[in-house]
Amino acid sequence: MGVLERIKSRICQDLREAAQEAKSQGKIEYDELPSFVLEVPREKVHGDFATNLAMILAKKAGQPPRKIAETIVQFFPVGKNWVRKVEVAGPGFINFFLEPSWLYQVLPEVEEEGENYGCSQIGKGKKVQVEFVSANPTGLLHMGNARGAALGDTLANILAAAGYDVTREFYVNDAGNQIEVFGRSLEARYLQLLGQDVPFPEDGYPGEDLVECMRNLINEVGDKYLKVDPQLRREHLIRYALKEKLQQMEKDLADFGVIYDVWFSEQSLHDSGAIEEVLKELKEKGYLYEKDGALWFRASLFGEEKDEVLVRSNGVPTYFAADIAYHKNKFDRGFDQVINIWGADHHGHVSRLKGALKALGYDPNRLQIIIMQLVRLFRGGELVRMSKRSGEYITLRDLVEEVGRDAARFFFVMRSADSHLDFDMDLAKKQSEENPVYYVQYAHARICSILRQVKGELPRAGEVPLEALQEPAELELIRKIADYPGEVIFAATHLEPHRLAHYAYELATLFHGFYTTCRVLTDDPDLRRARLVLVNATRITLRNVLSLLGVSAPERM
RNA sequence: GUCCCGGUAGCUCAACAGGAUAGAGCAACGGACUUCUAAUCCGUUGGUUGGGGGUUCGAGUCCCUCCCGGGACGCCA
Repeated sequence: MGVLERIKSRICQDLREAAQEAKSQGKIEYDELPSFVLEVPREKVHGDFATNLAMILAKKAGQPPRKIAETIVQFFPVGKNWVRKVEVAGPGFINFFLEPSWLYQVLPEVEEEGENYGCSQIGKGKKVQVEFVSANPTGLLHMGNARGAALGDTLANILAAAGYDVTREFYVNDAGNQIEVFGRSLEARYLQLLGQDVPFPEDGYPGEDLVECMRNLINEVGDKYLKVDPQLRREHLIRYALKEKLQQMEKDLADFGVIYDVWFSEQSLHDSGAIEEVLKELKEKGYLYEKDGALWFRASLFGEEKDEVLVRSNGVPTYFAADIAYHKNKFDRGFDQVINIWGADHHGHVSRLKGALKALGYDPNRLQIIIMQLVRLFRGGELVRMSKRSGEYITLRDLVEEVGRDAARFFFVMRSADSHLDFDMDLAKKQSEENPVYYVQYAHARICSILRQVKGELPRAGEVPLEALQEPAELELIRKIADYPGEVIFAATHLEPHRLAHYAYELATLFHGFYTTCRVLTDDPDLRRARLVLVNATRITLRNVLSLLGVSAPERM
């Protein structure tokens, strides 16, 4: 936890005590102190922190907000915790002004913590699982998957930095109807490649990647499966293709900077009896019934519009049934919190899955689902329609090759998950000069360039008179660096990775401004040393935030 | 038809669970390189936060209603 966070929590505590004291002296009345915010005001003239406490209390206390604020201020200890001045302003805000010198303790802290600067323990080691992408292995990874990958991986990084014990997981949909279709598609390609005139299934997966896959198989084993029983043949083809496609996905994701801890097979839930087990449990609790030969879950008991089929009349469990078993399995594995990143086309499943977990006796709040809006791809100013049906779309691999991993990841993470994302390929490619990711990286490269020139001369923060830093550009930069640990905590608790992309940009902006007005390698020895400490702290912070975003921090550009 | 997510500057997006004068980037226009990297900086232009009601000290944010865009409503996943 950073300096700023510590000061902030102490001021909060003093505020609570001041209010309590005012209450016990009969100056204001309330039962429970309501929750209030101590925030950094947008306007600098409003101080370093401001609280709405008095305005929140106004209703209960039956006094005008400003009057309450005045009262609380009387009991607030000025002179402690760097608080220099407290004032009442506007409709009843209490503004806090800090001794400017508080800033100087930030730099030694950054230097000391190094790559851990920004990390905290608010997660208290709680086990969290982030499940993301989980794309069907029947095709290639598309732009939506890429967005999910960038978001999920960054979120996992952020949670780990905030002190959670994070597991990244990919749920492999290797069971169900689609696998049947997959098998028939593969079979048709296989036979076609061997010269047979067989039709391609109407509902099959037409992608060229399946042809490629079967070509590889033929190179290995030839027409070995030509005369095999079709059922058995499809099983072989599926096994081969699944393995190849998963390896490809794993590699493509790794090239995008995403490494999973667990690849979890849906089929394993069928094989292990986990689905049967969960069905049995729901049945015992009386939440299942039979109708039209199928087995239904009483989702309507849990706020759903209608009930849901768990086992089809042909005896095969639905995807939903597997998903219930899967999430039970997650909790059984000891995760305190489970986070799923789903595309908007799955939002309808959220409440019914939570309902099923409730039926099983789990607290549904332990499952958080981030619904990510879909990505629209533009090329040449035209919307590119993407679908597996047409077999024509931009893959994650194409994306990394065309625009690069850094730019792609930064772009995806810049936007909040619930906003639609227009991705202009042409812009992303040719934009190398205006691209925000280069702007941030350039700040880092500039710092490294300075440090290269003073090789060995980089002083320790503790040995330098940091008070030499007095320029507004210097103080604002330090202030921004001080914000970093709080930003990580905020992004982690709100599950909002995009905030860190914005933070990175703002930090780079302040650095570039500083660079323009303040020369680091100046003749004044004290100032020079102090500025070296400052740019080094900036470098560390930039590198740390970029690392959370999965973006490289180049030393030269 | 029901439900979910959006609608903020010409464009792409922010706005820290209701806070003080709604902010950035791009685009447009005008400036700054014999000086640590100009992939940079400075300045100007740009808004009835989709419309209309309501809640309160205070609304882009919450409630109601309508309009527009996207998505979901299957014994598919």
